[in-house]
Amino acid sequence: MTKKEQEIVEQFIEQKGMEYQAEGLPRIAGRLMGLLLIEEGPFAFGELAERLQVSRGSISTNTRLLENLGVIERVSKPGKRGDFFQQSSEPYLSLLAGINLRLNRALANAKQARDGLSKSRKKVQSRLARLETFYQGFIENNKRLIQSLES
Amino acid sequence: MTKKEQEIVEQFIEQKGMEYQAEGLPRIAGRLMGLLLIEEGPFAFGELAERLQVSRGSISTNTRLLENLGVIERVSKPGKRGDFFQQSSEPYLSLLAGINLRLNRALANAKQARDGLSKSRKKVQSRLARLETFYQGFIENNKRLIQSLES
DNA sequence: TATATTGTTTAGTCTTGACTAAACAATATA
DNA sequence: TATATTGTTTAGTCAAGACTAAACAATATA
Repeated sequence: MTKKEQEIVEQFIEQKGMEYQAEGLPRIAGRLMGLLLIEEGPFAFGELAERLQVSRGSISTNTRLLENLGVIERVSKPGKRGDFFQQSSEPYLSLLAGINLRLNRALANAKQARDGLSKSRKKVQSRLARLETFYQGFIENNKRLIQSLES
Repeated sequence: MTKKEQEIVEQFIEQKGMEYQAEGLPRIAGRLMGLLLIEEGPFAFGELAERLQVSRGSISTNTRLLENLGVIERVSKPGKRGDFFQQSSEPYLSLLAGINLRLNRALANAKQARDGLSKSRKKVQSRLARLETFYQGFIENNKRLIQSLES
């Protein structure tokens, strides 16, 4: 790997770290995703810690987090003792499913509120209805994207 | 407003607070959005502080934040001195525009990385290409949603 | 069995940023 | 002009959680 390529890889990893942080996730989780994206895997547990210069505890916590999100998976290698990690086969499907889960919760909250409030509050009723329309549209779009990624 | 309705309103406001917090935004910002959604506005600056039981400093900071996001707007009332706030007319368009801004940045990062890395890294090249496809699909969906909300 | 390796958990530190109270600046009103 | 009102800014507190080091448990290997 050329020096220039190394720089690009490092930069990408850090960018992913910042992207994740902006989404309210740990920076290390983003770095992990970046690394698993941009370099040939799978990576051994210890490799990850050394490569990203973070503690093994952080690797343990954040690999678990990403596993739960469904975007990475823990695999084994014949003859090897430790765990290895790689991007899951369909990380974006899991991501979209997670987003839709949260959207559906928010949608349910809006519905519940609209339901419980007097129909005579025209302004509020219509605002809540518009909020629901927004959520529904977003959810539908995600479903469509899921379908197109599946094919 | 009945007691039951009051409860629903309070619950909705708190739910919005938690939703915003999950997105990495201040809880108070979410509470503000919830309040402006579910009760007739516009609200005076001081009213907001009292109603949500938070300091005026927090109102100042978070109304500015939400104004910058384009989801609320500051308005005046004839004969009144202070500022008033209400949901902007098209909060979801602003929201979607903001999301697409971030997605486009992430997309650009992925492209830049793929560009700079050797074409011979087949695995990595294709992973980055898939990432780009995902971002592009998401962005297109949002644009479509924007259009449908505009009409 | 003893030792090494590996991942998780725990205890504690440190940073970030949400939040408040109070000072402040600007403007309105008396 | 003096006083009151209003929103912003500043200084400081506090809490959440990201992160680490080390203890630990489990398993493999010698």
